[in-house]
Parts: sequence; structure tokens; C-alpha cells
Amino acid sequence: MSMAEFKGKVKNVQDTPFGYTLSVIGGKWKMVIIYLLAENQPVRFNDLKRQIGAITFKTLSSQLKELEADGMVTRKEYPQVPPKVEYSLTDKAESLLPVLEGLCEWGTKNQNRR
Amino acid sequence: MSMAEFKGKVKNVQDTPFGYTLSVIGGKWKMVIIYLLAENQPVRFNDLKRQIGAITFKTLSSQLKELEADGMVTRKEYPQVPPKVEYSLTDKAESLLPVLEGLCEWGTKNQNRR
DNA sequence: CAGGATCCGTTAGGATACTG
DNA sequence: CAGTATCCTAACGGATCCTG
Repeated sequence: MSMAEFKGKVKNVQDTPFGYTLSVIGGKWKMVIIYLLAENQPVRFNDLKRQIGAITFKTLSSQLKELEADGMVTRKEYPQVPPKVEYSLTDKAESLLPVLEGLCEWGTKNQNRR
Repeated sequence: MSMAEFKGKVKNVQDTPFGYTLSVIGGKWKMVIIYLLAENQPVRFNDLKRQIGAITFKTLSSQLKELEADGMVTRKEYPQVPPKVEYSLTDKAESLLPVLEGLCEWGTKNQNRR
């Protein structure tokens, strides 16, 4: 791994690959959001909310904003009434999907056993 | 992905594969700790502290305890004075290493560019 | 050496109500 | 429809000091 260079001199976790990655996908719902976007992009705000269920508007909104700020999600707004906004994944996010799949598989295998 | 079954009915994130995985490795230093253990197991407490740098004893201690409780880390205590404790990875943690590597690579590629 | 015990500040995220 | 605006709380993690 390319973490090797950090051995013994980690000052800010944020500056390590792991720290950075965690800051991007470590939000409580972010991986779920990315997963759902990957399944059926583009997705509208309320669709996403409905697909998730146990998330509040405010939380979904802020998680999406952070994902957008981190270059993971694209927000496309249609100037019409009623409003229509669509979210989709950036290439950066797409490049993470294989890894996410690994995390998902590992989680599935391990969450119900010790 | 096996997250498909959760679409529309996510009640607790913790119950999804992503939620579970995040609860296990989402701690601020946990991925770094697992990475360092993977490199040179078994490792003693203060060695680990030294290898990391910017972490306090208390934080390292609690992160290790949580990892142990989640079946990721084994703590071996030698009954001697001065004390000697060695930490190593469980099979469960070892099975996550390939995925961790993916996260690390992705982080390396993406942390310095948009 | 390997921690435990306290105290404490930040903040992520939930509940609820309101809006262009 | 797609959010804001507030308010609020739990808990994560840092700082510091102490100990078997």
C-alpha cells in the first residue's frame, strides 16, 4: 500500500489516503447514497429520500452537499416550477464503486457472525 | 451488490452492510491501525503509538478496544513486569485487507486532485 | 510499559417547522 | 418539489494527569 510513506510521521489523519477517503465516504449515509445513485442515475431528491427511508431531509441534503463539494456527486437543477433536481455520480465516484462493492460484500459476510 | 434488498426499506443504517462496515472501520484511526498491524504483526502498544504519531494514548486505547470488541484485533497480554501486550489482526480483519488496499489506492489517486 | 480516569469541546446528525 | 432554518443531543475523540 502507498500508506507506507506515512509510517511514524502521521500528523493529520486527513492527509493520509485512509483519512482522506474516510472524510469523503465516512458520513453515516454516504456509501448508501452512492450505492443508490449507482443503481439508477440520475435520481431526484425525493426519490432518494424515499429509497432510503430512515433519513431526514436535512441530513440527506447535507450529505449530498458534502458529496458534491468533494466532487463525488453532480447536481443538476432544472429551472421550472415545481422544481426538479437530479443527482448523479461523477467519474471520481464511479471509480470508487468496485471498492464499495468490496466493502459491501465484506459487510454482508461479517455482520452476522463473529 | 447485496445492498439491493435494502432499497426503500432502510430503517437502521447499522443493519446494512455499509452501515455495519462503517461502524467497524469508520473510527478516525482504525484503518490506519489495521494497516500498520498488517505490516508488522504483532505490535506492542507503544510501538503502535510511535508509528502513528499524532494520536493520544487514550484514543489509541479506545480504538483498539473497539476493534477488539468487533473481532478485528487480538490482544495478547504477557503476565510480566513491565507489562507487555501484543496486538495482531484476526482472520476477519485479514479478509478486509484487499478492500482496504483499494480504499488506500483510491485515496492516493484522489486526495490531491478534483 | 500499558494503560485507566476525568474533563471537556466539537460536531455530525436527528426532530420539527417553515418556504420559494 | 426541493429544500432551509432552528434547536438540540449523543458521542467521538483530544488533553491532561494518574497507576498497577
